[in-house]
Amino acid sequence: MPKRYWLMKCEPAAYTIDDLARDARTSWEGVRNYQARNFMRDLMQEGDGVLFYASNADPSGVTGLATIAKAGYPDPFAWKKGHKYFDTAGTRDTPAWYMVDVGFVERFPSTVSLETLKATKGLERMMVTQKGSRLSVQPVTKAEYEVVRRLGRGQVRKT
DNA sequence: GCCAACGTTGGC
DNA sequence: GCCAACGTTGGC
Repeated sequence: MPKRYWLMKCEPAAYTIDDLARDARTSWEGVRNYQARNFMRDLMQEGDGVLFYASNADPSGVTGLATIAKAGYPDPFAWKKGHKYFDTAGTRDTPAWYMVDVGFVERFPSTVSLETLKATKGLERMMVTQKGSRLSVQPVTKAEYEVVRRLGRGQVRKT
């Protein structure tokens, strides 16, 4: 399968790019949306590129780069009764929810804000720049990924 | 903290 | 299978 590119959202209160830099690698459990599940279960492959997006942040935006360190596998928290990620859909034998592992690549010197993304040529069709885009795992094109990477490294003037 | 946009649930 | 009610996301 060819290398794909993704945007993955996380609230800073839960996990940040600095946390990922410290841990080098983390598991991405707890996604409970079928569209996002399908991406993780069916399409994400080790080595895929990830834009790490901080949501509900000040400002919200892409804070760095990551990579898929392990392709989709069943999320065991889904069948842990009492756990905040417990869900009645699926069972241990027929898992409903999947997760991936994510590895650290780089932290941007400063956040590429949503405002900047919206104002940057080439990112007009990016899912995260669309109104009401709530999906926490989104596909991005290679071209979009490269534009955001250059923005993050300060290699292009913002807006 | 507000609230619009969205996904899910459940009555019918 | 429709759709209103509800809960959640996430920008602001």
